Amino acid sequence: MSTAVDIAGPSSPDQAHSSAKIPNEPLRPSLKRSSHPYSLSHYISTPSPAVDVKSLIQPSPAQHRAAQPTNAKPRRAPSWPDMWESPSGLHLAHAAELLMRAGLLALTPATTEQARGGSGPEEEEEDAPGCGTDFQPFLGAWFPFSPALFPLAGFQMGGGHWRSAAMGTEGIEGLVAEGYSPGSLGAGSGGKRKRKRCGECVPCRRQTNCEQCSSCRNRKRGHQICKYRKCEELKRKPGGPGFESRVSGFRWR
DNA sequence: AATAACGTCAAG
DNA sequence: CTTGACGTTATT
Repeated sequence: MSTAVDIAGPSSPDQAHSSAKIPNEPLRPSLKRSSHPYSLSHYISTPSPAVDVKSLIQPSPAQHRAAQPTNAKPRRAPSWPDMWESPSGLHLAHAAELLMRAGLLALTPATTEQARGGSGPEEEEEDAPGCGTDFQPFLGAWFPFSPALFPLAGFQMGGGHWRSAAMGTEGIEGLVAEGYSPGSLGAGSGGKRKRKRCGECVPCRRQTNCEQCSSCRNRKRGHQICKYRKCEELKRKPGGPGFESRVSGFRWR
């Protein structure tokens, strides 16, 4: 299943350092013959009917347990004292747990088949035509990762460095490996430092350039990463406005 | 040095 | 507001 392939977490050696340098794999042939009818905005605006969002917002007691204790917080960089707590009151670990649930749902064959309208049993979906290919599961039908759902879930990716327990204990180590030294965080002196991709959001986890978006097509002049790979965190203004305005001011570009 | 990509700004 | 171009920074 393609979703498993593309969002296989940092456990995959390939992706462990993918944020440092994401391999620019050659475009899959089927991508090139793309003729998909949907634009990027389609995937963004299309709500996800396959997942009961309410169940994500109101998780079972078991999930509460999983996310509860403060001492369950993974270690993190000392420079972010309050990022781990969502302003909405939803524990970030809890939120991460919800996301993992969503991911599991996405990986369920039955759910997938259903959401895709039973377009066929082929395992080909990874090579399904179109720019959306391996991303559609996230923004489209069967993965509730549409940006529109973040406000619904009270989820804030601000700080962006949410981590799931399923990602292992190397949370902060991962960040360090990704270059999150205090200096590169821009917290200290300059403040004009480049921010780095979080490496954990769905776009960051995407390994392939779509080669079809304007950023891909215009890479030489545009100097921009593929739109589908643009880190959720970097889409935000650094130290920008609060959650509400973040949500309403969401830019997908 | 080459390459990738973030930040910013101007044009549409 | 969105998009593209360019300067700049970071990494290899």
